[in-house]
Amino acid sequence: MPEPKRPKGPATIYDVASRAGVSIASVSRVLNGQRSPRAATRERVLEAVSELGFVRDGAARALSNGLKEVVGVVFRRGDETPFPDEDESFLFIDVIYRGIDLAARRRGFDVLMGSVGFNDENVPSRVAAVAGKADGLILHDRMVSAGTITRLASTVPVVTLAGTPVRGAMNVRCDNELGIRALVRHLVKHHGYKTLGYLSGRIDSPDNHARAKAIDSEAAECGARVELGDAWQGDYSAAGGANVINGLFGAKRKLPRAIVCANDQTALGAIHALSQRGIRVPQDVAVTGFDDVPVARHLHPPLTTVRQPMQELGATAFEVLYSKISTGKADADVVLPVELIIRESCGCIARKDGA
Amino acid sequence: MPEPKRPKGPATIYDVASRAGVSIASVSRVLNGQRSPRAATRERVLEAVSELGFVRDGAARALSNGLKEVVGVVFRRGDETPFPDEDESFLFIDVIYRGIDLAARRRGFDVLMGSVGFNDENVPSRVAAVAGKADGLILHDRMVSAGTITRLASTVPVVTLAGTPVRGAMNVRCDNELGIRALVRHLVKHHGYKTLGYLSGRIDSPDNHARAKAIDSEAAECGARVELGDAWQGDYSAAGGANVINGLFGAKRKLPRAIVCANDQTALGAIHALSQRGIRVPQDVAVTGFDDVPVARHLHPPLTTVRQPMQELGATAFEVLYSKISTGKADADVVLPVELIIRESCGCIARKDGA
DNA sequence: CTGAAAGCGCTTACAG
DNA sequence: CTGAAAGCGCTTACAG
Repeated sequence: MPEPKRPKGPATIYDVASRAGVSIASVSRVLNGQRSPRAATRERVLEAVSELGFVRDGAARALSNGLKEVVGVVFRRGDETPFPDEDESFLFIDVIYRGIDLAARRRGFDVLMGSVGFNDENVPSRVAAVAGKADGLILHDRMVSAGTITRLASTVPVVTLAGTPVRGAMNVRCDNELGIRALVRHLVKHHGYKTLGYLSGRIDSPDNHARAKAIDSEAAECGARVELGDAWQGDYSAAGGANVINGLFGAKRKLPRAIVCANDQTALGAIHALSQRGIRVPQDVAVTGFDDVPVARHLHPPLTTVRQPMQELGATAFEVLYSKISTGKADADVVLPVELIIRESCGCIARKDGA
Repeated sequence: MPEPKRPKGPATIYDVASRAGVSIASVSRVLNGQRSPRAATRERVLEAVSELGFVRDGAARALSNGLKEVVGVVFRRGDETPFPDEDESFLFIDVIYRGIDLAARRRGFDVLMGSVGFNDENVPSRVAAVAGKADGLILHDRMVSAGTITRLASTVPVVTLAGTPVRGAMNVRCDNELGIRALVRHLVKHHGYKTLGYLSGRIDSPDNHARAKAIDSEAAECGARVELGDAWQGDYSAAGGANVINGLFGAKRKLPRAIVCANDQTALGAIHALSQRGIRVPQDVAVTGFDDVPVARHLHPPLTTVRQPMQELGATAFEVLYSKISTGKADADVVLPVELIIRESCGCIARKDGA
């Protein structure tokens, strides 16, 4: 057995130290590039590290120096994708992840995903578990109560996304109000539509609330009527959008001239349901979305919507968090601009160039 | 100042213990549901936990019990999206993430994303950093050398994805060979195409190698000729696919009747470049993809491709890893079935139902 | 059922 | 420049 005595688990810093004939302190310094150790020491340590395939344990490092270099992110996300085309819905989330990931990478942080299902119970404890493994937390919308967020925020810095600022936590969001106002102006002023419907998102969503409020207010200013309320209650999903349309038909309600949907997924479902009833979009009823997910331009008709800078949203959330973690200071509420994307579902005729 | 003496950082288990008037051991037991503590003890601890907003530190737990409940995942992913429609390319990765995430959630694990850019240097050290923060590692394709993988695998269990098994590590992949063979048979036997081209992926990719080999072999058996080689070298990106087509035109090479692309992105670029030259797809040249990304069915023409069960790939990777982590045993090479998806880019006429 | 104490693998003042 | 030692916040035998 030529094998030198084999330690049970993976190599530790002690193994490296003894192999290199130095103290663990020196190994640590070499690995951290601290206090320029002597070249000979350095070499021996590096050699031992490589021979042993040594990898520093992150938990031990984190416990010792109080920094995990991990940012936790918790989103809701469904387990399945029941509606045609909806397999792309989560793209929304994934683009945000991508933004967080890219920003985190620049700072040497990794991203810990702790998603929860829509029907998961015990969300607060899931969130707490993620918080315990991270230096900071990014939380989507209203995943847990404001009280829970405030309490969590006393343990780790917390950034909420696309929500409304909560005491103790920071917030990053898109400018729902300006986006909806521009959209409504386009529908009413440009197209002359006098009646609008707001097919809403989840009732507990601050984004949804902000959008509903903005449409109401802007429509009033433009002189259009807007319908909303229970019969118009969706849930951000395509199925939810289709349900509302079908319910409206069931109740024999007259449809407004244009339907402003809380997000693109909802619009997708609404358009689908309308088509099945023989209603033409946009000739009979115009439909608009919010988000500008990639599939939006591929719909029939191509969707007029409001583009949110999702990747930037994620990146900004990380930067705010990082600033808080490293300096203790950060903005409490950051608002990102949105952009009105006019395609054809509003009634416009797009030029067909290329794609 | 009615404020009871405020500890500096977040509350620790000691704070909870002293507030509840018990030992830290009891607090730990209550929190872990061990050895059924007395109801009174339990209550006092829980009350203190809630009053203090206590969250257990994950690093300390991990260090103490040797389990982080974190699975690390490292992918390559670009920083930008230069080609039209390519913003969806990363969907491929994100669906895998989703599969990993869902499977991990079931086991109480979280997912640590440690993506690296295509031009990042020091990938091995990034990977090692992630490995140090996780109980196991999922690595995409050939991110680091086989030697590095083997070395890493002596520290934490490693699963490679969509690759080729490496000594010491486990592997999960899709059945490239069967997929390509079915596709080639369809093109040659059903459509009667006699000449094929293989527009390849990254040259260092085992998936790419497997696909090239399969097309070569199946074409020979079916009696078709296949072109490949330097002039056909792509890189899995749409831009790469377009470049090859443009290069072929530049060299005044006669195009084969059908072009089998290494993946959907490549096909997207190829179709785009062909259209710009006035070549009709599929009337003049048929084009096929591999992956079946969501946008594939929205292309003009809708893309005939091979669907890989990406989400299942991710979920399986996690399960294999979990099995290794918890039982010490796991399959070394798992192969998942694929499915030929026939649309129109191969020359078939699809029925237009619904979408 | 409960507490005192060891130990997980690092980092970092503190001496030398 | 380097080493001995304390300490990060938990979990878990080990006694009682």
